[in-house]
Amino acid sequence: MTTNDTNAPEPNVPEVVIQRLPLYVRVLTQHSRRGVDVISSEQLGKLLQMTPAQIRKDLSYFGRFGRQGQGYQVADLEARLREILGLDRSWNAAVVGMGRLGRAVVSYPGFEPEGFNIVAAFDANPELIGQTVSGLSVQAISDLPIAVQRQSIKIGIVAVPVDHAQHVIDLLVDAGIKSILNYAPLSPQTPDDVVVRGIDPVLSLQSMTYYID
Amino acid sequence: MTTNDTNAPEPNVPEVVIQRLPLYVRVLTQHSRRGVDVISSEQLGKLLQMTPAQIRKDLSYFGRFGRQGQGYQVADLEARLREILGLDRSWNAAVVGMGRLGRAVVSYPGFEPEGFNIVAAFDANPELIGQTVSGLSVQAISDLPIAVQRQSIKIGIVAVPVDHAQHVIDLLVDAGIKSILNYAPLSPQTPDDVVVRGIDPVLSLQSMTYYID
DNA sequence: CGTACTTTGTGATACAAAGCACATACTACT
DNA sequence: AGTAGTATGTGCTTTGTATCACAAAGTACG
Repeated sequence: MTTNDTNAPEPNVPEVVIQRLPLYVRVLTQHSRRGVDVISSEQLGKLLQMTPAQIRKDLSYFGRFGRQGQGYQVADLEARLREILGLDRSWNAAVVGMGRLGRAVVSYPGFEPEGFNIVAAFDANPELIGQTVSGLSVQAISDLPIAVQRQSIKIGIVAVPVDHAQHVIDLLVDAGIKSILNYAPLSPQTPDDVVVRGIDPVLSLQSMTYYID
Repeated sequence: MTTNDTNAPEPNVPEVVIQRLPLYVRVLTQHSRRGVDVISSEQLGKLLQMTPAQIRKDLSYFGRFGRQGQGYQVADLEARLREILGLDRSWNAAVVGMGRLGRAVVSYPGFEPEGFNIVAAFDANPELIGQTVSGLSVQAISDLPIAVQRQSIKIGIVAVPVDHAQHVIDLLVDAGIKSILNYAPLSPQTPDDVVVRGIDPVLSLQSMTYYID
């Protein structure tokens, strides 16, 4: 890397690296809260169980954030990484599916402090439409495209039963959503320009049992 | 691979491969339910958005499951993979933390059908101890080691606030647990023989925002 | 201000995973 | 029984990722 111009969107950063940045943000935030103001790649490595070299390599994709002989300014590095990830602003999200899971999602208190605001809730069940859940009025799925437009919703959260999930995902994609958090236990079919991240505790458990005994 | 003896625990299988097996199990189960009885690596590849070669390579770590010119017997392959992963039996798990999240976890209906039984619930709050949540009597954390022993609990699920999580994980490890599903937003410190999988929707969202716009 | 010490940033290297491509094996149909 | 067609299993190649190791850049302190 030569000159690090203003907000040049660094090209060709491996996806794995992007997925690790939030991990760095998380520890940095914790440590800045505890009053730590300098941290080395070695300390970070211990905290995250990875090699210091990997952390430095990852960061080097985006610029030079540390001071040689010293380490990284915790608050500064955190801010830079948040900026890179687009976490220096807030994002609107819509949840589809207001069953048990969807309700848990909209009432989960961990999203809002991180800048993720759930601003709309949808369900297919006519009986739910109009009801208020955690301050949100449940809407018909047919209202999705307008809501996405009007409230500039960029993230879709899928919390419907597995047999409706692909259809709901299609609707989200049709509505222009390019980032989907999927709680339904399937690997959905989506165009390449749509990013889907799945949350499935069962999958995690199923890969752990291989190692037991 | 030469001879595939009885239940030889195949050595040196990359972790990524193990993590993909549950994905295969999931589609196979879906398709066997729908009455499909043969499937090719190409079809599987399309469904999971990966190359057929990768699927065949992954499977080849464990043996030869297909028929050339034909494909894979869906039910058979599913059974073999479940066996490899240790999903041909059921597993007992304990949840620690009976707040909002812990309650959602114990009442989540997706675990039991897959053979994961939550058989004990713990909390630090004395007021909760003795209460019944989803048919489980909440116990003091000091009872953890005995419960792990008596009920042969192999999996610990952490659903406590982030500032108690490391301590709870230490207790689980001390009690002999080697597989932990962690809902708390931190990267815990654990010995190498303990497998931890984290569930953190915020991390997933934070890596998606990089790609938006 | 120079020397000893620390830790970054990064080319070079080593390692790991993914993909290609084809021999092999099986089916079906004539 | 032979031929056309299909899809596996795998050695080899390519691509991608992690680690090493060291020059460069900073600090501290006599």
